[in-house]
Amino acid sequence: MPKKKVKRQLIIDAAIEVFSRNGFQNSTISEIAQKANVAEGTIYQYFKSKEDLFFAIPIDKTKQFYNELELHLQGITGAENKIRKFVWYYLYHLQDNPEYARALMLEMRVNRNFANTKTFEAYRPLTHKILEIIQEGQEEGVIRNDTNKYMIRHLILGILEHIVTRWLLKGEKGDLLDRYNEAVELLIQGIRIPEKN
Amino acid sequence: MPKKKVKRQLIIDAAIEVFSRNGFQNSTISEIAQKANVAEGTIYQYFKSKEDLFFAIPIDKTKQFYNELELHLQGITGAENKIRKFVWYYLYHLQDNPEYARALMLEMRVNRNFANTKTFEAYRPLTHKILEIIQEGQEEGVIRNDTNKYMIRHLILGILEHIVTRWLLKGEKGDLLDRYNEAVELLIQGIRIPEKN
Amino acid sequence: MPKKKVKRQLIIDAAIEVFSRNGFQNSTISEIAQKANVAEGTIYQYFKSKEDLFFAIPIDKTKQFYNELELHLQGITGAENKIRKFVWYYLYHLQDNPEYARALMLEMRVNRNFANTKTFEAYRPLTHKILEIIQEGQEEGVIRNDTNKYMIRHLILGILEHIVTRWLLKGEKGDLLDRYNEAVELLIQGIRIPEKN
Amino acid sequence: MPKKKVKRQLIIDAAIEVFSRNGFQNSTISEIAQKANVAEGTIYQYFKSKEDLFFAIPIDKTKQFYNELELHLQGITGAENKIRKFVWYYLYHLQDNPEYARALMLEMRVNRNFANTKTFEAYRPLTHKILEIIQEGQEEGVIRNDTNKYMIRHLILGILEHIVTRWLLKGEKGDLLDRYNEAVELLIQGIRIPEKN
DNA sequence: AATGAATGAGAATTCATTCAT
DNA sequence: AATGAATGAATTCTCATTCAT
Repeated sequence: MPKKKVKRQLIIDAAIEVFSRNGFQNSTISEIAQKANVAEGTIYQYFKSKEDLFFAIPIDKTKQFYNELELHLQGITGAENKIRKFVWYYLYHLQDNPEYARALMLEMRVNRNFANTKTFEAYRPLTHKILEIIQEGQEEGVIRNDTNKYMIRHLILGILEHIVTRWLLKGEKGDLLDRYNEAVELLIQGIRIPEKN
Repeated sequence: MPKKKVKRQLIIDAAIEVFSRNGFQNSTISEIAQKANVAEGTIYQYFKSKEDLFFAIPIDKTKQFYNELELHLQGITGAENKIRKFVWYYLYHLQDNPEYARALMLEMRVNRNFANTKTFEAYRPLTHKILEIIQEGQEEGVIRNDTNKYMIRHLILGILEHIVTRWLLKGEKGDLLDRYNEAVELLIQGIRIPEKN
Repeated sequence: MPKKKVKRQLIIDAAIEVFSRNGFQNSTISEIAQKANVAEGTIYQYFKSKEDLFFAIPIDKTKQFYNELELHLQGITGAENKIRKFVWYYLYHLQDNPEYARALMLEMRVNRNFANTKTFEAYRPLTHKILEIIQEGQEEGVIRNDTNKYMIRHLILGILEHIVTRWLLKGEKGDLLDRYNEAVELLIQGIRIPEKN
Repeated sequence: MPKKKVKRQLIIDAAIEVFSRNGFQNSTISEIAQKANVAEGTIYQYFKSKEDLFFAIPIDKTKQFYNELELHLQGITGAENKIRKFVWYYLYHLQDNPEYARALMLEMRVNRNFANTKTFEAYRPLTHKILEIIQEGQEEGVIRNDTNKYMIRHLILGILEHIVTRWLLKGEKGDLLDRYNEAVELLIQGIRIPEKN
């Protein structure tokens, strides 16, 4: 890895830690620089501003998230199964990366400029993937066709974000994956085409 | 209304407007004071600090929300119908108070200290009400009994918060209530006990 | 005692307590008002400003100090004995009124406007008294005549103020009067006309 | 001198001037910054707080005072002569640094936190030195042995502080050293072992 | 590229004082 | 005379950003 890449990464790693602990506003460039073992000025060689650095954080993480999700979805057939896997992996990954989770849930998601950032773009494939699966399910005839796929996505992301946010605000107590079974059954039943009798 | 009450309310109203436009951190006491037509110092006669003022906002609003919700629920029987009403009223109320909605969704809900505030307590009756309805439904035999009532609440609040948050971030375009039908059907199917065949 | 007098005194008493605990700058009118059980505005009926109140404090106390000293000096003959009494009473009185002592030593004495205040005037008879005694001693032929009486007063007040100030800054531990014997012997020997041999 | 050292000294010099003119509470960081030709923020690069800056003042000055005093004492024998020199140098130095004198006498000496500061420690060698001389005198048999050495120090510092304080409050009129002869004679006679007859 | 000293705008909060009641 | 709500000037300290080295 070239040196430049390394230092950039060093800064990002420090930034994740600091931002996720204190939130965007309460974090200082100075603390990030210390954690990264670089001078404050150096940070400005790699990022235009504090906000720029902030939004740079989740890009890599999100790409990685997406790539690993793709792997996990390999070989799974059926939209329902894919959704089950998605839900599981979503919880698993955020539990595994609580600092990233905090940055994503408590800061990014709620930031007025989020939609204009590269992070948002990095996020797109992920949300798009869900839509794909939903559509696939609708075509397969296993997911309700009378409901807009975006609404179905609201349902899925909504419960997941809600669960994770509560978990974070309560201090990350307990195992996120414990919620997996119940959550996924509710979801699946909600979006599945009811069996006729 | 006594004068003291009036001035306090003046400040809160200004605070809602300012905080919801700029977020907590980017709002200044000075701007709020101007909007409220009081001196900066006056704000500190009524509130201990900027944060104190911030968290004072939802207390009244939440009580009002709760009281009106209770009215709307009068005369409705059956847990499903009550949930329909709750969902409808939730969307209706926030659409009607978009500034408050922004403060609540983008600032309060995600604030690390929120859970320790009086606001959070004012919020309780509301979230408790949902639990009650869910439980009622479970006892009636119309809501799934194999699922923890808290998880069911995650599902309901999750989708609502997600819908509202997206709506806010996209500039409040369109009618929130347009989403009502689809959202509520998804929810209801998800949590209802499947009919036997 | 007329009511007006009473309320004025109430305020002064509260002021002594508060000023002596926190110093002038760190005391607030609000706290004094609370302690005195009057409204803040009321204080301004009796005193022009915070500083005015501050300087009003020691006037009465100082007059009382002086009057009692006069009593104690009654019937004592000889300048040396009077000085002994003065020293003793100085330490005794300040130890007995530590809050007044603190206001006097740590605030008033060092205040740039002190000399222009009525307090200073109230203080004059006291410092004048010492001069009188010194002069008496010089005329009696028991106190050095080759030294300016003001310098002798510097010596007397200097050691007393130094002892009291240290005592105050160290938290008023121990008995001030324990220092009496040694202090007075040093002083007396210093200012007495050496016996010829 | 390294640049960093220079700027720090610039700030301290400005602080001495401003603090000594207005007192601690009535001085502003802004004015000090202006006087020092630095930005306000720069002051906080060198000092943690206004109080920190305030207490930093006497450290250097005190060390300098102590070092020069040591030089002046070189070659002098006999406790009495040393005390004469000490008294002379004390008056000489403060007359030469009237702004520092004002900060020291009217602000520091009377500050409730003074005893907890590093400044106070810097002060120690000086006050210790006096004790040493006194003890030496007691051992030599020229200073009263029946009196606690701390009390003798009270006498010496007391008269000096009193003289200087009065001088300062009266606008530094006249020559401090004019008081030297009388003061030192009083002191010496006070603490000397009376000659037997 | 890297540094870190210097900057200075910016904001929350305090509190003596006023004045309408 | 008494009140206490309202005022708003005043001040410390923070911190993102710049730039000379």
